[in-house]
Amino acid sequence: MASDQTRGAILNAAERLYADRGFGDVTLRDIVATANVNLAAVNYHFGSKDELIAELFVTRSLATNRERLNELKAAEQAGGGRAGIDAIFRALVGPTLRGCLGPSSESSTAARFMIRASIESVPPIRRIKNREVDHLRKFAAAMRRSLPGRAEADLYWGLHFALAMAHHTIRERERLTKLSEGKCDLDDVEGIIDRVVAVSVTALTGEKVQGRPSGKLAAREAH
Amino acid sequence: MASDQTRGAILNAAERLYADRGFGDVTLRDIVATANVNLAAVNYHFGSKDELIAELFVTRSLATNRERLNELKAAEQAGGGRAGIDAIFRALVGPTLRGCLGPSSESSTAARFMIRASIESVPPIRRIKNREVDHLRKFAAAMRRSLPGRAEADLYWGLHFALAMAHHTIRERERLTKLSEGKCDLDDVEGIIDRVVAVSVTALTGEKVQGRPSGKLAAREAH
DNA sequence: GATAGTTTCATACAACTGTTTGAAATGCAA
DNA sequence: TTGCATTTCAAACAGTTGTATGAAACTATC
Repeated sequence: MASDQTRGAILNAAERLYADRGFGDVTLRDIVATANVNLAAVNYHFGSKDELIAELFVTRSLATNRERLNELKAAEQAGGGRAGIDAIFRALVGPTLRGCLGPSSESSTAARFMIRASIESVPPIRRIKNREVDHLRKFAAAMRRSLPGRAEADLYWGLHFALAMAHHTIRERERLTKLSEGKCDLDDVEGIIDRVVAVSVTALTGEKVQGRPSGKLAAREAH
Repeated sequence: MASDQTRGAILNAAERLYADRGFGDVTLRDIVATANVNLAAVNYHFGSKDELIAELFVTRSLATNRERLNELKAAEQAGGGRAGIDAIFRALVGPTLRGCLGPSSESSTAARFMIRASIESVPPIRRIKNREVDHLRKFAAAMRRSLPGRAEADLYWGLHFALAMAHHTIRERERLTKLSEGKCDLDDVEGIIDRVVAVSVTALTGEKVQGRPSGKLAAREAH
């Protein structure tokens, strides 16, 4: 079908433009000009501008969620049904940080698009994010299994803070680089993941965590 | 001067409308209708819509920054020029959280406006935020004085994570309430501040912190 | 009370927005 | 080839937006 070609061209052009210039100043006319298709094609194939944005975001969002759940399941199977709290946090923040930070974030439009979606906040995306709670509940459940003694509220705060550090790092990447005058290496994604996981675990258990065996933090902590 | 009256009416109406409905769908015509002034008054008194938004944000932002620095100075004086790291974090996140969370956040339009400014991200506000780095440097300097042995990068990451937790809590307040089914009490501002400070300190020093003497966390930790 | 400066007002402007329309082109099955 | 459905296209639509204009109303000074 030739229709899929047009659909795809629109999706590609839209993702690239939104990634580059943000949602605020990209019009349908910009998109169709980049995609070399007719103006009416957007409404024909997607119904409306908002539905186009929603489809872009849902696609990328589902992919990340899948990765997260895969990592979580792998960790739980390795631990015989109960994953370590550090592995749970790692599954939660790893995929997002790997996707939006690091060298790929310059090249991949998908990554840059997700960063935009994280910084700006347009109605169609906000609506989708509000339904994302179910996904987080699975992580809350895993945390409950991992730390059965903990108060529920503590677990939710731990989950919340882990996401806070991950998302804020993505959002404020530039500012942190400027503030620290380059002393914080935003390209060392795995190091950042180690940091976020370590802080999250320490916040919850009060114990210092070793991080992954190969992690830079682990090496540093061990002197 | 009657001009100040008009100016003030515009500022009030704009702040309220932006707080209630967000920046996305509030037009100048909405503002002047609420303020009972003429459409041209906005451009006459402020130059443009963006400058109106900027003035609103700068006013509130400066107020918060003043509070933060006051708390920081008080803490440093009390410690003879060197504040405890917990007091530094408290000065950093306390004013923001107190301003945007808690009972006042329902009533005060100023608080609701700042929450909006934190969630949505319009160009005039983004421009101002980018210049806010100088203010954070003062906190970085205080941290250096408080923990002279620490690596610079660790301090910046600590600062960054503290802000992350504070801002994310403000931004995702609703979602956390829904996710935790009310188990996380978002109205207990001082308890939240204790939590953020405790996690921030632990992340940096690896030691559990007691929080304020009167803090709920402190009481809980002590059994 | 005339004058100069400030502030208000109704109105128009010019541009841009997402969406719709109905006809033309295309693809595909019989 | 005929017929039907899908897809493209140019054009227009209807509405909104922030801003500019020039006259009118006001205020305070001399």
